[in-house]
Amino acid sequence: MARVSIKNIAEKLGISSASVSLVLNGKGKNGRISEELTAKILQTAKEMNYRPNMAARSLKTGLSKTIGLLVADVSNPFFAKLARHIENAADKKNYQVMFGSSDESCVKFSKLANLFIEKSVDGVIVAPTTGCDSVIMQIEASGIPTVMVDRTVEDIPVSSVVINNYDAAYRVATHLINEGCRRIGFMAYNMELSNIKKRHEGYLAALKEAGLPTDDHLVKSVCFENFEENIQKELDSLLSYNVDSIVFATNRVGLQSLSTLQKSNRIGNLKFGSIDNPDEYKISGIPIISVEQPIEELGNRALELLYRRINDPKYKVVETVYLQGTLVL
Amino acid sequence: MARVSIKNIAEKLGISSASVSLVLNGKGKNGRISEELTAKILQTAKEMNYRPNMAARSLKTGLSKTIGLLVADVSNPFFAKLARHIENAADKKNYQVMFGSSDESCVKFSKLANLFIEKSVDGVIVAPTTGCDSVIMQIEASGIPTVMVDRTVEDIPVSSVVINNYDAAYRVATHLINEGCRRIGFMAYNMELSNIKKRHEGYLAALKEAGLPTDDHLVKSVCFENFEENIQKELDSLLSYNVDSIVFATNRVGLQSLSTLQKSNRIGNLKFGSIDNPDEYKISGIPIISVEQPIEELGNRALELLYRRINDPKYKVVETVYLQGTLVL
DNA sequence: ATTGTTTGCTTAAACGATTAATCTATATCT
DNA sequence: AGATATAGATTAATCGTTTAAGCAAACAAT
Repeated sequence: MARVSIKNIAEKLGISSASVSLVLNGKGKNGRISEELTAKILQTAKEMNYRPNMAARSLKTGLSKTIGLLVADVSNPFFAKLARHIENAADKKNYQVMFGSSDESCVKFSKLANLFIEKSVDGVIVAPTTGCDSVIMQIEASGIPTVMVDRTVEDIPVSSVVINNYDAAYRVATHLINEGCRRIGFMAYNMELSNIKKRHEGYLAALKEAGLPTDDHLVKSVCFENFEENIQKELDSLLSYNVDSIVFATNRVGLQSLSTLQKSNRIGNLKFGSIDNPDEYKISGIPIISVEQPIEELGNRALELLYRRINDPKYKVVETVYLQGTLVL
Repeated sequence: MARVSIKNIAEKLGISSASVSLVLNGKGKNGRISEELTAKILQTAKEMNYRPNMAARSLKTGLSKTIGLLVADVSNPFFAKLARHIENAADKKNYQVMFGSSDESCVKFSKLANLFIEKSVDGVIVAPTTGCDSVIMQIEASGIPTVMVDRTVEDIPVSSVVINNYDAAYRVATHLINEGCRRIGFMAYNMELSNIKKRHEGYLAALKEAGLPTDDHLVKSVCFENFEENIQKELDSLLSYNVDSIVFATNRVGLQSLSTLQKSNRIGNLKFGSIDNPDEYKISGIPIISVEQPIEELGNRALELLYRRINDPKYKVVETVYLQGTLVL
């Protein structure tokens, strides 16, 4: 059952392995291999069920045809979809994807990044975690192009693809205001993440523009650990401050909050807004004003930027691509 | 920025690369390297920021410390969670995971399988698609241990980890019957998949045991393409046959059906049952009798079986592990 | 003194593929 | 005929690690 190598083919045909390699790589023309031999090699390779050994090729060429995807949690519906779209886009360019979940931990992020480096991925797409700037720079420093997605880190020279988070939150909050809401809560987690920060700013801007007072008590940042309990606590607090509506900064916060509220039957007349619009919302029956993220485009554009850099090492343009979300419901 | 190799370390220290390799692999004791040299090598490696080149190691040892995960669609919440749990379990054993989505297409399945082989993954976990038996055998034939998860193919000698699908469907249907349902619809997709087949059988058994007639018109198999439209069509048909309840064979069928019914306001007094209990259900407000799958255990057990085979090539036991789902609500 | 055993390190081949450089035979040109 | 070009292949080095086998010095046993 041992795998067939180029050498095996060469031996069987009584020729040199160089010829086999050239033909199998379609370089027969430059390498000037006759048509007869080309045909013979091709056929024998098929007969013997030859499959290239990527490890060997990768060692020699430095290319693995693999990219790394480093997100907070692949099981989160947003990242799961993102992963899928990136998979599709990568597949079209003949790349496969390896993934890792950081759980928003910088230590884990760094560990996974290092593994990607060791495995010589040709590029990585990351959703940066707080404090991982230096890790991203390390990846770049070892010669691996990197693109950030969903979130960005402003002070490092690395491209990213994100939605216009400020605008998204602004629109959601404004919409709630137009529907008569006056005390709008904001629930996020980890205010240090660029996307969340922007969403917070957008929310504040909407209030300000409408002449509504901002109140720090209405802005909650839920700790990542003991998520369920903490959501409960922050919701209790928000309700005690008499909010008439809540904007959720992410799907995870939104889903957990809604589920908690529903269990204790406290949905009442509350109105909701959310950034990101997971399928769960559609089925919940609860009307939620949300901004749907163009996840497919996020993935496609990220891969595009990455591909460009991988295949043109001289290309060093750093850009931040902003995509527009769509207001739903 | 070029990566540091073992050779670089050896040169810097004026020693042979063999010593460096031995020490870096913790084989200094057997290889009999002195403590002083060991310390010096370790320190220099750290100083020079050495990172092993997996391609080279993989070429030499035949091990890539990577496993392949081949499911129908990573963005499906069930598979997304499964992927995450497998990632966690793999990480504990120092493996990384590469994934691929077959979209239930045997051709794609085969393509991805071949890529996994070329990349020399140490093992693969697959959710088999109809007709992929031979592909799985090919993977095994190229020396890569394989484990099936979620679904099984009975006539090939490959281990699998699945839930007791028959029992799950039986319990859900029986529960509906106990609640007074008499005309229970069954919606599935692709009746050829082992898990769906079993679920169908369990559903039929429950009806039979309760003395209810079975009616082929109440059993629908939704085509994978144009999913949304087909769901609509089959639902129309089911309702025209006056079902008082529906059992969904998978989360995908369930979610799409519920969303369609809700849009057209036809939930009414219908009762629902489902295999698999995605988060969406919890938030939907619609009561659904579902069987929650022990996804984490599915992942853990699958990885366990795989790990055993990877690390003990002589171990050839083929087993099918059945896990029990839990009835919810 | 001779032989045997450890200890500590090195040599060198191998894994499978790629590719620049080289070689040989034939064809083309003057 | 002699020089040159071209087509069609091969040689051999290389990528970074691993590891069986080898070697030399130090020590121990007879």
